[in-house]
Amino acid sequence: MLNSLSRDDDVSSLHALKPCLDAPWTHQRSISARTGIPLARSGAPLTFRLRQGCVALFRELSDNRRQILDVFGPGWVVSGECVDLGECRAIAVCPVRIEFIDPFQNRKAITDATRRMLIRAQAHSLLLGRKTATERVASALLDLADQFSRQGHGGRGSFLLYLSRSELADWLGLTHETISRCLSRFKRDRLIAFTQPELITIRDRQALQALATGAMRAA
Amino acid sequence: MLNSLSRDDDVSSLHALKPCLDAPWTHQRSISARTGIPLARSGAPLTFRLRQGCVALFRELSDNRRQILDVFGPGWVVSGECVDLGECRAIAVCPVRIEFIDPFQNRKAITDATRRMLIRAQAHSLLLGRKTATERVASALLDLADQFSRQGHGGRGSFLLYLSRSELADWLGLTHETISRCLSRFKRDRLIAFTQPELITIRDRQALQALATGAMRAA
DNA sequence: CGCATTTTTGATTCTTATCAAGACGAGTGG
DNA sequence: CCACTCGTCTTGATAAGAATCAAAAATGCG
Repeated sequence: MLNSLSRDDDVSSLHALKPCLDAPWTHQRSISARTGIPLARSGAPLTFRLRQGCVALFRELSDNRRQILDVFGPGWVVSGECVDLGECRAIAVCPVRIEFIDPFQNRKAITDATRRMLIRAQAHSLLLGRKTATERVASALLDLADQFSRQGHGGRGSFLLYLSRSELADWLGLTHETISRCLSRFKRDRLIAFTQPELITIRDRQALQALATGAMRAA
Repeated sequence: MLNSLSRDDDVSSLHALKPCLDAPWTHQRSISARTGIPLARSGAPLTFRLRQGCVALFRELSDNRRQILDVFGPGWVVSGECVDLGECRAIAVCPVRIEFIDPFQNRKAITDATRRMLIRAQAHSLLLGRKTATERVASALLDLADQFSRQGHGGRGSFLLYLSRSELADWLGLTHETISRCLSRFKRDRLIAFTQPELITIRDRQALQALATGAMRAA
């Protein structure tokens, strides 16, 4: 399970070029869309900071059922220390820039990220266990808008939905058809707008928020 | 941010009796079944170690939908630091003994518990998002058996299912009727046995494991 | 013992998955 | 430039799985 032959990671080659410097970690890597990102090397967990783009963590079942555990935008620290390395993988959802960091010099960043990931995972459990399809999609849109709209894609309230319908489905525990139907309904009801499928504009954040929290139910 | 006026917690009263000792944290509390356990006091997160019994963390939606996020047995460290204090609550599932601990003297225990909770939450997301009812119940039985069977309830392979059918349902994203039907089928198929509803015996761990991992599907 | 709650089981409904087919867009090669 | 292909997205028809509704049976408690 050791190194060598791993052409999918240029850390080692760069390290070889600059042997034993005290900052072998601070360099960036570009990774193309739909490519895996290593969470460990030789069994040791790796940690990276996401500089640009969008990364998804996921697990799979023996057949082709897949669950995306979380979706990260720029700034997140993602570590193999806080996943089940045997079961969990990371993938670039679009072209990304990441920077592997030294886990020993970044303890606090890692524990902070772990805590935030746990709180997000708990909110997501509520979504997966108890929300309807409509509520799930509304929640996801708000989450992604928060993470990705400040990067100025297409103007105020709009954001690039890096995830495909299928990836959204794997995140929300639904099918891509259900995702598509929900988005179409939101568009018809003027809660959102889109002409291209992956550039979404939030038109009624309040209504989406009400849906997302389950407030639109009889109770 | 300390003590006073909180009558729902006898830490303060004991603290008052033994003022300013250097170990105000190391005493145990008993909490009766179906009672809430505070995760914060005056806005500051609390941390406790579970000595005996079973504790559940949960979140709720505006109507009466509830999602149990995780279920803990003896030994777990549960901290308000790693939940959304505004949304998340803890409850004793049976009579429990807990010990509030000093977060500053137990950093490592808390970060370790946080990491373990995150990994469990990720596995649970896979369960909630992608597993069938049967697979979910099989997974839960194995999880609970691991946490609670070593305490010698009823002999080898048996364990006390502290959770009611409804609580199991709220953990697994199902209804109590579905839980009951799954358990009945498992009993009929000799995967488990029970005469009282809450004392379960695992009769075919292998088969349950195969179900739990989704291996029994066509693929 | 009687009462309240939980559990079990059955009948029916509903939401979402599955299956199917067309629309659309991006890229390719003639 | 256009025909062609491939993948994603959309929409519709149908099916399946779990929820809901309902009512016993079992259990626990005062």
